Amino acid sequence: METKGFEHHDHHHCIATSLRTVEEACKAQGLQFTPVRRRVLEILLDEHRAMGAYDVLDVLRKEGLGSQPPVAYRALDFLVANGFAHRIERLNAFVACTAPGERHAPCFLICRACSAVAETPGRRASDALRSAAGELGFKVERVAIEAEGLCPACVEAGA
Amino acid sequence: METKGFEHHDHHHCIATSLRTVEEACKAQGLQFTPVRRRVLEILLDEHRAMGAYDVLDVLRKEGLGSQPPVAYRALDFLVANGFAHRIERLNAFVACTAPGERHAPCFLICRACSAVAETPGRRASDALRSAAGELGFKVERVAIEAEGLCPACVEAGA
DNA sequence: GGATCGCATGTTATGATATAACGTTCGCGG
DNA sequence: CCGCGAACGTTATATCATAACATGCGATCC
Ligand SMILES: [Zn+2]
Ligand SMILES: [Zn+2]
Ligand SMILES: [Zn+2]
Ligand SMILES: [Zn+2]
Repeated sequence: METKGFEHHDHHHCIATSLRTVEEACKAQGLQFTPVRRRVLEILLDEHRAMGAYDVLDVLRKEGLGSQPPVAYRALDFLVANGFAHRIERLNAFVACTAPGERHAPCFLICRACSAVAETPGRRASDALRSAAGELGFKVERVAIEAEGLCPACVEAGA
Repeated sequence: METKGFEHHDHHHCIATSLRTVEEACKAQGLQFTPVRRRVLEILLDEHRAMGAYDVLDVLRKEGLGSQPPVAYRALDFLVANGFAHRIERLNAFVACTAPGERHAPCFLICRACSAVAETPGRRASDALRSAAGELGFKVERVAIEAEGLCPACVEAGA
């Protein structure tokens, strides 16, 4: 897995690849990749930014794909539950996963200036946490690791 | 710093010590440890659990110390800003810090069965994260590390 | 002492996020 | 055809958070 979000990249390609990967994963696991679910993933993929459920809903509304909160939340829940998107607790928002399919402990770098979000491998941090928790007898099931700060571009721009 | 929350301990003593430490820290830094702020910290200290702002507010209301959300949020913001309490993003809730005064990168273990929350040193995980972020040119300012799972007691009880 | 200021607090109103609950649709296997 | 389960549509409501403005009160300056 590679970190994405801050550096430039062929974004059309990156979107297409993710969509295809998710499509295949759904087929393989017998999951229904319905139009709403697919469209919500596309909306998230469009930007490497976290979007609130209501931001997503606004887009769906314009396109006649749904107009009430549960529509957006259900699609987002599906994507998150299956590892195709992640929820950023700090922002009450969602991002498309940059490595759908791969088992990974994601870790997010959130720029407070431009709101960019990068997903980066959190293996080391997550392992450190698991071992600390294990010593206490705590059984870790899920880990959320989120850093807030300045992305490279904003560090440079800022000062 | 020591992990607190799961093991038994002399809780009256632990509350008294925290309060005294915070009192002194406020005096030293010229911060106003007002009655509402003090009471909110006491409410949080009473249980090693995360409480929502409205839970805290309910208590304040009963005691005539305030009845509107901003009262609770302002006191909580004060405590969090000065490191006397922490916000748990995952739960939209707050806990008293178990090591007020010490500079630390807290990391939380949240039991999904009994809602206990333990604060444990997150140095290793946080260092791992900072170094990974540094390689990408991201400047980390704050880190939230939160694990959800089963505490020792619930592991044993559960299965 | 009175003017002024900063800061905590009181209060009203509203915004933002999330879910419960129930009905409808539709494909699929019995 | 019937019954079932999964997705979706819709209404209503719960939960979390803040904007904005008014009030009180001690510290400081003159
Ligand atoms: Zn991309
Ligand atoms: Zn940025
Ligand atoms: Zn204690
Ligand atoms: Zn427990």
